[in-house]
Amino acid sequence: MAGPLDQLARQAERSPALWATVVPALRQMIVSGALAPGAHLPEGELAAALEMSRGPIREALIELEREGLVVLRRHRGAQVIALTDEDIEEIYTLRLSLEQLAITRALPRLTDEHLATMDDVLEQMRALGPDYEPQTALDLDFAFHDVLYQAAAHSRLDRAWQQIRSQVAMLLHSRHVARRDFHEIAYAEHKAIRDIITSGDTTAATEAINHHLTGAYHRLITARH
Amino acid sequence: MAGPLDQLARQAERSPALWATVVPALRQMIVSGALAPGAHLPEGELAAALEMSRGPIREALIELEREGLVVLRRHRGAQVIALTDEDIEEIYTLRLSLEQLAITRALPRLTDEHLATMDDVLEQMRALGPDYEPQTALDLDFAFHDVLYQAAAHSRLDRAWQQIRSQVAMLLHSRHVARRDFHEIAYAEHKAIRDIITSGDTTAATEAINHHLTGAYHRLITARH
DNA sequence: TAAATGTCAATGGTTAACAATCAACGGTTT
DNA sequence: AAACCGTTGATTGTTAACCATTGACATTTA
Repeated sequence: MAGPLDQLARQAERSPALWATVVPALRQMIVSGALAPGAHLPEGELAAALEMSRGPIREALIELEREGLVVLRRHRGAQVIALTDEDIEEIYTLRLSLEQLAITRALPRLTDEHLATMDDVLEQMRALGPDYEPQTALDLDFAFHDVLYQAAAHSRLDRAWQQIRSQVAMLLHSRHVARRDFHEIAYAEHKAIRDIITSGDTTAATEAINHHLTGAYHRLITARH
Repeated sequence: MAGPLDQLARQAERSPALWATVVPALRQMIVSGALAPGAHLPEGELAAALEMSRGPIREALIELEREGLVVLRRHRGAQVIALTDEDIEEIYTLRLSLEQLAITRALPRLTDEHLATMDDVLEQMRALGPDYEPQTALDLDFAFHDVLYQAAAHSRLDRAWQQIRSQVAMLLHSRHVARRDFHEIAYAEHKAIRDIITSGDTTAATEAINHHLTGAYHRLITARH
């Protein structure tokens, strides 16, 4: 099925716009800490470094601002955000709200394919040892939660999630650099949610998400102090 | 307090960027139906009409896309969205989720100033006759609900709300063109919420919001068929 | 006649140059 | 010494021209 012609057909466009290639690159540098909180990102410097004009850089920065990873100040240049405890509280209270809507909508819509994906991710979580890469932790964590948003089939909810997802990535990355415990807790935490999904109990599911994200929030805050 | 010097100090910038002046103008034309759903908005045409280059037009369209009022297609030009029943269902389920978070957070944070604003808006709703302008209906409706988001003091929640707020405006505008009943129901609906706010009962408040937005959703759907 | 291929007008994407903004800093004045 | 003012470097915002994409339509081929 996935022959070379299929791949060509799936390619939405011949070559992506330059800004669309810049966004993931900058996002990853910010999330991973390669571009540190507070780092200054003048358009001209980025343009020179990435060997393109300022136009596509400018559009990429607008997108990163939308994702909450940079702040733009008129005539002052972009700056990587530094997330405070208050920011974390905002991110997690909004995340809880969105994820409760996601799981409520996902429960009657999850397909065998969705569940298979979740189980596969759970398997990878279980197999993780203590020397995991921080990036792996957030990749697996998102792979699990993203399924709920996909199954919810709600484009505006997904967009709202995408708007804080990069900030969550940034938080999880730095947390797992500071303290590696994903291998100890990730499987059990997410398996519990998976089991409740099987039960189809909406109330239990929203409570499980509440418990899970509240725990995650507290681990984030604790890791910073 | 609000002398001319205060106003100068509050002015964030000498003159706003061109894209920042274009956004409200286009938004209003879309919301009011002056630019109809499906209308085609090539950058070049807008630039000529507004007497500026394509750069600021482009940035304005990116912002309107973020607000869900236009879709951008590569090399095909922007197009005003046409909202389906499915879109309305998405908008209102997400709105309910956001507004429940807003009112939960607002309850312990509402100041006398917030409450005075709400009461003033309620007074204007009560005074409305059957020949109200559709724009007035959505202005008052938003003036009321926006207070909750302000009192919630949650920048990411506010941003998520701003992302669907323009679409709600579009829906409310066309609904009140089609059927003028705001003067009959707006005061009672919102007064009920206001009274529960006074009580400080969070459970009652989220239930009231649920009831209010579910009713609003059904009136929207009914007005279309 | 249907499928494949080529053309093209409409449109966005990118570029480099120029204009406008703004906060920091140094000099001047009180 | 503190306040005020002008300058300036760093940076974004805007412009017009040029390059690339794309889907509809016309033409060619089997």
